[in-house]
Amino acid sequence: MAKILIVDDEEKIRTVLKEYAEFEGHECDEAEDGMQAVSMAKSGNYDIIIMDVMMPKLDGYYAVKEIRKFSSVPVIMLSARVEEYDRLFGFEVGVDDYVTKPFSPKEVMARIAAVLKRSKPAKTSSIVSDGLEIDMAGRNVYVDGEKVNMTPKEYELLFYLAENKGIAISREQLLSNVWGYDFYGDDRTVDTHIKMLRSSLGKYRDKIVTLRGLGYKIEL
Amino acid sequence: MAKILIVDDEEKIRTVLKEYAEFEGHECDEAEDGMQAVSMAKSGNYDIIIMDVMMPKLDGYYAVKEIRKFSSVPVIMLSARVEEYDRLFGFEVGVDDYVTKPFSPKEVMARIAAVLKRSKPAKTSSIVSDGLEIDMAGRNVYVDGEKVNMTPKEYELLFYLAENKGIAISREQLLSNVWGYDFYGDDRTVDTHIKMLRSSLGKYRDKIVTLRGLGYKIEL
DNA sequence: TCGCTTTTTCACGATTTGTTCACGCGTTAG
DNA sequence: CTAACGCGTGAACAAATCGTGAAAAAGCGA
Repeated sequence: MAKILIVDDEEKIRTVLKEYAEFEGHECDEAEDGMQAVSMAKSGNYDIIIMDVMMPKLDGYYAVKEIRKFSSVPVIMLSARVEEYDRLFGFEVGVDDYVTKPFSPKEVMARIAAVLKRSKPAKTSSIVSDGLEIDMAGRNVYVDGEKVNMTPKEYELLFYLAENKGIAISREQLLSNVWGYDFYGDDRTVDTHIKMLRSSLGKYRDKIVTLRGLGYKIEL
Repeated sequence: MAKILIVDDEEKIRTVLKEYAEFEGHECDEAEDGMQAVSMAKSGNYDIIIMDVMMPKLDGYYAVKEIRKFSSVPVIMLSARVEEYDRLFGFEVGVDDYVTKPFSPKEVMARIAAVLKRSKPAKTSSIVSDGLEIDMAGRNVYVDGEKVNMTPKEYELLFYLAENKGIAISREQLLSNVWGYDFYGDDRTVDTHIKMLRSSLGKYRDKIVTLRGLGYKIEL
């Protein structure tokens, strides 16, 4: 399923996580400090890294900073204290998620699944059409070179349409793929978000085409 | 309509669900525990599986995990307790929907309908003949390179004929496949839409051939 | 908790689309 | 030859869809 690097100085924790992850069908490597983690991240092509914050030699925080210099691999942090939260996110290290100790292995597995699910569509990098630039990897959208700020749903909606550019997408498909298979909501919800998305796209609002009786598509 | 596998250790529940589902036009098989379900899912080509969580031998949760190893068939879970919710969804087992007991059979049927509708695959192909181009994925039709705008019914009608190009289609078939099995309307309705479609196709209007006493076909 | 942002719901109206139906014309069967 | 039938058509009427704004609900950080 995915190749995972588990970084923690406590062997017990590494082992538990590894067992669970392998049961889920993932392939796992282990590292016991930040230095090891950085060098392994360089060579091994990991889909995700799970890292403890407090470790000897190089702590998780600086390890991620190092790793970020050459890779954008998703990282999930393990932290003993809630206070770490601020440090991690306040410094914008680029962590995808974090779990506080003590944690249940199940919880960590759920985070892994979630992160993998999220990072899957991010593989298609960037699309440019006229003055409209959609940078999925960096989660940026530019209209005539100027960055546009959008809400999360707007990004997701736009990215999904962009991944399927030129293809007719029904509201059902949108709800199921952008909102999630367990979303049971109003069809108008899609319309409303399309409205906002169009408004964000300004002069390129017509790139999003309404297919009456069906749904929408984006023409790029 | 669809082939359904119903899995529950209580015969009473199986019977009720089966009756309702068959009334809806579905074909049903039954299994009374997780082991049976897994092996039946392997051989039988089910469109959807409805499964209880609590069962002897192999519970619904692990049964789905097993089934997921070889199939992505949609699964709807039945559960006695709301607390199961977290377990199912938090762990990302790959369940499509979830109903808590006690449930009304109608509710389950509604979920089935919703899941089936979602998993319906999108049309993909594209057909070109002379100067007539039919792009089903993008919902486009071009006459000599120029895009033609049509109404939803026109697209659907044309696409259905195109998928069956060269084959005679009766009005009954058209009504039941383009309009829906539950449409009880006038035969002239088809004629009217054929008229509009021909008008949209301009010089290629004769690609749609009337088969007197039978119906229509498209020649591409 | 409060206040702000984002998401979702919902009802309304403008507009597009779908359906019915009667009539005319050509074809076919008797 | 002619009556019945099948089809095309236009126009009236009925229904559905979409965009929108406003308000409720949910989420989220301080």
